[in-house]
Amino acid sequence: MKITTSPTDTEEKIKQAAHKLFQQKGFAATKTRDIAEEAGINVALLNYYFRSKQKLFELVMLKTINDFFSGLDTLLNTTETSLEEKLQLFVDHYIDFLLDNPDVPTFIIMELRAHPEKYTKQLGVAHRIRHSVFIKQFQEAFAEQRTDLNPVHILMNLSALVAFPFVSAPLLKTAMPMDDTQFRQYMQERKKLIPNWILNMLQS
Amino acid sequence: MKITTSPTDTEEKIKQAAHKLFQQKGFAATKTRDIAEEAGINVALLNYYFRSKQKLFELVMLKTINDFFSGLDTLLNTTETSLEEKLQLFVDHYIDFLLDNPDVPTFIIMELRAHPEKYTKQLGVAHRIRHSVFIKQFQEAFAEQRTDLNPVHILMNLSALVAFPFVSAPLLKTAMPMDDTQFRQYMQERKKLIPNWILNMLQS
DNA sequence: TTTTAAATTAAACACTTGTTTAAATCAAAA
DNA sequence: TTTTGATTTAAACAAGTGTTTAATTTAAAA
Repeated sequence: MKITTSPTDTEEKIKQAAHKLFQQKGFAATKTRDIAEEAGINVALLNYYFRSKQKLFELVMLKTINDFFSGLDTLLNTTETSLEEKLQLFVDHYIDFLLDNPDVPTFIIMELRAHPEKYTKQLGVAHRIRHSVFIKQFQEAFAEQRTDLNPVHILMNLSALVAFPFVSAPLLKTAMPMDDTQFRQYMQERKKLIPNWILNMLQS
Repeated sequence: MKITTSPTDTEEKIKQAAHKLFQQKGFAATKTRDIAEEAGINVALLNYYFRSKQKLFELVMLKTINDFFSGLDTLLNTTETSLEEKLQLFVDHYIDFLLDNPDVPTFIIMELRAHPEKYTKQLGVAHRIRHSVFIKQFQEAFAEQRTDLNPVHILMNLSALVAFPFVSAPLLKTAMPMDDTQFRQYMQERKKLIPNWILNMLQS
């Protein structure tokens, strides 16, 4: 009799295979037999451990959203760092994360579009970020500059400048000939540039 | 005996239904029976007129890419307008287009990721844009400013600032409570802001 | 070693999905 | 009106797909 304590080896293998394939191809295009093959297991084990494709998918989705926002919460809520420092930390953190998980933005966008209301609870994290020290510091900076720019524009631009290269990577790599190393180099350049671009937006 | 001249009424209905559903949900998540129901026709007619789901999809994809790049070619290749004017025209054109076709960016991104090499030929348009008067004017502006910034950054930022709000709209609409009218208003504001943001990037 | 329950497997099941078929309907030409 | 071919339909088909079943294997406990 085997005691079920920590996740089995196979359970973990299935999770990882599902994670990889769901993020690459989305829910509809990923077949249970693909996951089984990727994990090197029998298809029945997927249902044995996770009951259904849907349940397994939701596990992957939740972990993805969690990974995506984890770290940010603390990073953006300390009074120890200035706005400029936070900006740099934010950009560094996200670009590093996305270089390791380049499919995440498109995955979240795809699946959130398919089921817009389903993950609102998990996105409560977004709410906490909106009311963070980071945002307060932004609003102070706005007040100093006497600009009446909607702060949502700045948040949008920050996300856009960081995430859009990853979203448009397949287009970028065919339109311009750019291999993986060049792309990483390109994103490293952006780490230095984006904070300045954003700060300039606050002043003009 | 009916002569097959211009596209039949039903043929057009199928095309439109396919266009709508493929753009909303992508190839894998769209079922032939969904298209038939949306078009109000029998499923068999889809194969009768278009041979296969795949063929119908490729028709939609080609039209989408074409619509996406049409107009741009001429807009960006005239020497009549200055860089600043082109920038404003580009932003206005794309934001208007995307307000009418908000699913297009995500659709292109999704399907290009699924088959990266398939539509390279159609994306030759991108090549023509890269060698346009617009880009030359950009490079001249760079030379004047003696900046050594990779021009790809500017093109990326321009696309990102225009397109990313549409890509992230489902997230935006759940994270912040924002209805359709507010979103349109928000994008109208960006029409004025984006050209300035981009011009500032050339100077700093 | 034997027992026992969990883990794994091959096969089947039920439903979906893209496509085809063969018959029925329709509308124009003879 | 009759004929003819295009259009449309209901039904079936074959393959794909998520899931279950029942039998087998495995490994720990007795």
